[in-house]
Amino acid sequence: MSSSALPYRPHNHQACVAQALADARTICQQHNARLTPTRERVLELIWQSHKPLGAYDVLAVLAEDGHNAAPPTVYRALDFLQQQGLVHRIASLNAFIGCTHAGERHNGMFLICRSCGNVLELTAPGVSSAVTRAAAEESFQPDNVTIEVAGYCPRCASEPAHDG
Amino acid sequence: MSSSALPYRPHNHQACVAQALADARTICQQHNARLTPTRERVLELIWQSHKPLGAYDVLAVLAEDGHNAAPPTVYRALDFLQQQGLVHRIASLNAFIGCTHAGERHNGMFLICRSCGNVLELTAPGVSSAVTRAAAEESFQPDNVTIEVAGYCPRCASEPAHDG
DNA sequence: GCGGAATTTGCAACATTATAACATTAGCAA
DNA sequence: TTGCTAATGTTATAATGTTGCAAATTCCGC
Ligand SMILES: [Zn+2]
Ligand SMILES: [Zn+2]
Ligand SMILES: [Zn+2]
Ligand SMILES: [Zn+2]
Repeated sequence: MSSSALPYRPHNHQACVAQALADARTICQQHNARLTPTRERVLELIWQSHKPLGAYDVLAVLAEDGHNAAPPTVYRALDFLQQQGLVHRIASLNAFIGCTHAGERHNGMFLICRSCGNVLELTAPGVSSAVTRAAAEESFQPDNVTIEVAGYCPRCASEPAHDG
Repeated sequence: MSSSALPYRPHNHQACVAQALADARTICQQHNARLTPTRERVLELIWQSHKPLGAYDVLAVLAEDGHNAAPPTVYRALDFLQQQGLVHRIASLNAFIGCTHAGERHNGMFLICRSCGNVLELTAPGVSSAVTRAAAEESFQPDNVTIEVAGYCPRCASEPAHDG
């Protein structure tokens, strides 16, 4: 790959956010689901960067907004966004990140940089099929696959601690 | 695969435990690491079944033992056991399970049954290499790979809710 | 065995993440 | 309007994990 993926280089991140929100509106409309102001705001916050955000981080920003929110507000919004396929939960971090393949059927694989904290979501058909095959050998019926790879992104592998 | 893996059928589980403890003793000796009574007891508890056990579950049993333990006791023992490669943490469940490949260099892949809760650890070279390849395409240097597959085990796929 | 260093454990407090239960409000349609 | 459903507010609590320091144990050279 000659040009590195978005999280690994400077880019117009406002465009990422705008695109994500636009996609979300479309998708929710298609699903007859209501993208309420709280839900939309939470999605926007999750998209603040390519680093996953904890539920309580979201909560803190909502508080700054003047929104008098409690944990259930955030968790409910996040549950909704997950159901709509708009965000993913990163189990190894207890944190959430915007889905970069919203609307597409995909199995996310996440590359998590230990140094800068950025996360890249990949669609990896080769991995998915290998997992499916391995499960099938045990007669196991996969339902949901979690693949999270911790390591070092190209930027940090050469020189540590960027903000991306 | 004609005969199903251990967690999916009745077996002499005491033999699993005994083997795991024997392996642990050998491995710790090789590493010059001290398998103290607390650590050994925690390992034994983790091996009580092929279902992952939460740290506080372990704590509760220690309390029944009469061992006046606090959370750090358990977490320290678990950290130690993880470092020795004797247990794995299942991120999607916040729980721990005995490693069935202790001593071997391996990348665990976990098949987690949503119905009976049993977990099968596989070594899946095809999956590992596919993950490595996908990461390499993004110039990402993997360090630690988490692969957890939730779904239904062969027993539960046919008829639900065994105890295994 | 003895004494000092290093490892391990005990213990108390605390931090973080997530959920339960129930009241209230907003959206929508008959 | 009225009545239903989905969404949110509110309070409390559960579940999971960590920090910091003191005491005890173990190891190792003497
Ligand atoms: Zn995605
Ligand atoms: Zn990085
Ligand atoms: Zn293992
Ligand atoms: Zn099962």
